[in-house]
Amino acid sequence: MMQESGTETKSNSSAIQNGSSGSNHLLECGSLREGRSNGETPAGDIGAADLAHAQQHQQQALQVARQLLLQQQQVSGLKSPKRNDKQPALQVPVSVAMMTPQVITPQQMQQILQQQVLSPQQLQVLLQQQQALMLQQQQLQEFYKKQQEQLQLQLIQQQHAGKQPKEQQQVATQQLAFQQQLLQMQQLQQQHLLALQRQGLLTIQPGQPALPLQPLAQGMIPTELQQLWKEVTSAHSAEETTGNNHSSLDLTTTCVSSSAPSKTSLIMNPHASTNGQLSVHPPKRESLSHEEHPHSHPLYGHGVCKWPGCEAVCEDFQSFLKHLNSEHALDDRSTAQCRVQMQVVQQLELQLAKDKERLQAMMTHLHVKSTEPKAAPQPLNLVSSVTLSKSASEASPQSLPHTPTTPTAPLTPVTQGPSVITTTNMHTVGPIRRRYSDKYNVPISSADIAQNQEFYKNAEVRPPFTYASLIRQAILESPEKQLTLNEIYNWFTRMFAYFRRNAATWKGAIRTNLSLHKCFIRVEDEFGSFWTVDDEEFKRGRHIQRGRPRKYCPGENFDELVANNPSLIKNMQSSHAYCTPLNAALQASMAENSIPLYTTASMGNPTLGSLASAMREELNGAMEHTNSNESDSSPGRSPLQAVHPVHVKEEPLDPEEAEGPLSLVTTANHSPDFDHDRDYEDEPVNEDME
DNA sequence: TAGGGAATAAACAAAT
DNA sequence: CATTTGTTTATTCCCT
Repeated sequence: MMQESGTETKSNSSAIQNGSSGSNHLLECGSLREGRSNGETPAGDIGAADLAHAQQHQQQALQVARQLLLQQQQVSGLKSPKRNDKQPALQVPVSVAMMTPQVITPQQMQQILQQQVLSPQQLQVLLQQQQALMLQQQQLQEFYKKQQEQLQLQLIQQQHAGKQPKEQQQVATQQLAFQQQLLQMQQLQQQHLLALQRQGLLTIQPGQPALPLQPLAQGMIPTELQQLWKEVTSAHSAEETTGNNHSSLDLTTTCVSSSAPSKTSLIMNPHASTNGQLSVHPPKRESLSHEEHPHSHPLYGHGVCKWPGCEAVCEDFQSFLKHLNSEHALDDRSTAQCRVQMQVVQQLELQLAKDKERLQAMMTHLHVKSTEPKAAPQPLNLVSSVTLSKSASEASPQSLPHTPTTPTAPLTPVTQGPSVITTTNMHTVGPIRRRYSDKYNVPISSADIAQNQEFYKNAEVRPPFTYASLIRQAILESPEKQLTLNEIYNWFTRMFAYFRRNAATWKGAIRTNLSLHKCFIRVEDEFGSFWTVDDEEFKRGRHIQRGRPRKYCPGENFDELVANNPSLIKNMQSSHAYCTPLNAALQASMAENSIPLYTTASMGNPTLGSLASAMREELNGAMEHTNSNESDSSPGRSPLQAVHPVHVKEEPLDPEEAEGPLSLVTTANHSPDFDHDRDYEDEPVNEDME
C-alpha cells in the first residue's frame, strides 16, 4: 500500500498541467457517491485513487515551487532567454478578484436585490450557485477529512515500516509528501471553514479543536526556500498587476470584490501587514473593516492567530505581533506553509474559474431565454412561483421556516456539466402549487422542468408543485411506474433540497396525498406494497370522497373479484411478463449509455401506456361488476394473489364517478434491483427537528 | 367575503 | 415495542 502510493507519486509527477484535477476530483467524488447503489459509506471508497489525486496536488505544489524558482532566476537575470515565451500558467500571485467567496452572504444578496442588479432569472442562478457551492464545500470538507485520516494512518505505517536502510530514502520522501499533503488538506479545510465562518454560514464552536499542523519540510533546500519566500512576499504586489478580467458580469464583480480582502488575508505575508489598498469597495461588513483598524491584521482575529493551522490565542494585538514574529518567522515551516497556501489558492482559483464559467453560461442561457417571451416576464415557472407565492420568503435558506439548526449535510452532490441532467423526456410535472394570475401561469415546458430540476436539487427552494404532482412525477419516472412509499420519499429528498429537512411534515403530506387522491393506487405484492398512478384520474384531479369507506379492509375477499374475472389475472400476468423484459432492456441500455436515471426512467412508453389502459379497462369492468351493490366489497385474497395480491382503492359510486374508468392497477415485477430510489435508502436522510 | 384547493397537523390503526 | 405505512378529519392559508 505504501509502495503503491510512492509509485503513484512518481507516475503523476508529469501531470502538472492538469491543474483542474483537484476540483474535478471533488466533484467526481460527489458523483460517485450519488451513483452508489448500496449504502456504503463514502469513506470506504476513498482509497488509492483519491490518494493519487491528493498527491497530484502535492506534485503541483512542487511544480509551482520549481516554476517560482525559475521565475526568480529570470528576474535576477541569471537565466532569462525568452521571458515572453514563458507562459505563467502556474503563476502563483493570485488576482484579487479570483478569490471569490464561496457563497454569497445574505447581506450581499440583499444588496443585490436592492440594487435591482439582477433579474429573477439571475437570482435563481445565484441561489443555485450558492447552494451548489455550499454543497461543494461540505463535500470538500468531508473528503479532506477522510483523506487526512487515511494519511495519518499511512504515516503511522510508514514509521513502522521504514526500518530497512534501502527504503529509507524513499520513505523519507514519501513522508515529506504525506506531510505536505496533510498540511495542504488541513489548510484547505481551514480555509473553507474560515470562508464559511466569515460569511456567517457556519459558527464554529469554541470547543472545536483546531487542526494541528504537522511539522514538515525537513528535506527542503534552504536556498530554494529563501527564493520561494521572496516570491511569496512579493506576491500581493503582483496581484495588482495581474488583475482578473474575467468578470464581465456585474454580479460576479460585486460578489467577488466585496469580500476579497478577507480571502486575501489567507495568503498574506506576515510582514506585509498593510493591505488597505486591497479593499476595492468600502467594506460593508464588520469583518471587512479591519483593514482600516489600527490594531487589525489579516492574520489576527477574535483573539486568535489566523495563520493557517495555528489558532494560537493572543490576548491582544501586541502579543499577536510577538507571536507572529516568533512563531511564524521566515523559516522552513512557514515557507512551506505559504507554498501550500499558494497551492490551495490555486486550486480554489481553478475551481472558481470553472464555476464562474458555468455561471456565465447559465446566465447567458437564461438571459437569452428570458428575453424571448415578452408577455411572460418570468418564463421559468420556478421564478414565478418564487416571486409570487409565499415561497419567496423561503427562497433563501436563511428565511426558511424551520431552520433552527445548521444546514443539513448535502445528500445530493453537485452535478457537473451543463447538459448531464437536461432531459427532453421529462414528464410534465403538473399543476403548480398555487394558483397565480393567468399571465404568470404560462405553460411549463419540459426544458424548464429539466432546468428547474437541477435548481431544486441544490437550492432549498420549495418546489411550486403540489404534492400530488410531485408524487405522480416520482412514480412516472420510476422504471416500472411504481414506487414504494419509501422510494417516493427518497425521490423527494434526492430531487429537492427543500425536502431534506422537515421530513415529518412532508412525509406526512405525501401519505395524506397518496390516500386522498384517487389517482394514486396502492398495490401489493410479495415484497410489500407500492404505489402507482392513474394518469387519467390525475388529470381529473379528484379526491377520494370523504366520509366513505374507500379502502380495502384486510381480510375482505378479493377472491371473488378474481374468480369472476379470470381475464384480469390473465392480463396481469401477461403484462407482468411483458413489462419485465422491457424494463430490463431499458435498464441495460441505461447502464450502457450511463444515462442519468431519470432521463430514461422518465421516458414515456407508449406500449406500456396502452397496456395500462387495457388493464384499466379490464379492471374497471371487474370492479364495477363486484361493486354493484355499494358494499365494501374490497379486494381480498386469491390463490394467485399469494404471489401477486392486488389491493385497490374502492371507487365511490357516484353517478359522476361511474362514467370514468377505474384506477389502473398493475402488478409488475417489483424487484428491488430496479429500484434506483433504494440507492438512497441508506443515505442518512436528515430528519431534523420537530 | 365565500368557496375551493392545497398544505398541515394530528389521531388512529394496521403492518412490519 | 418502536417504527413505518396508511387513513381520516380538522384546520389554516391562499387564490379566485
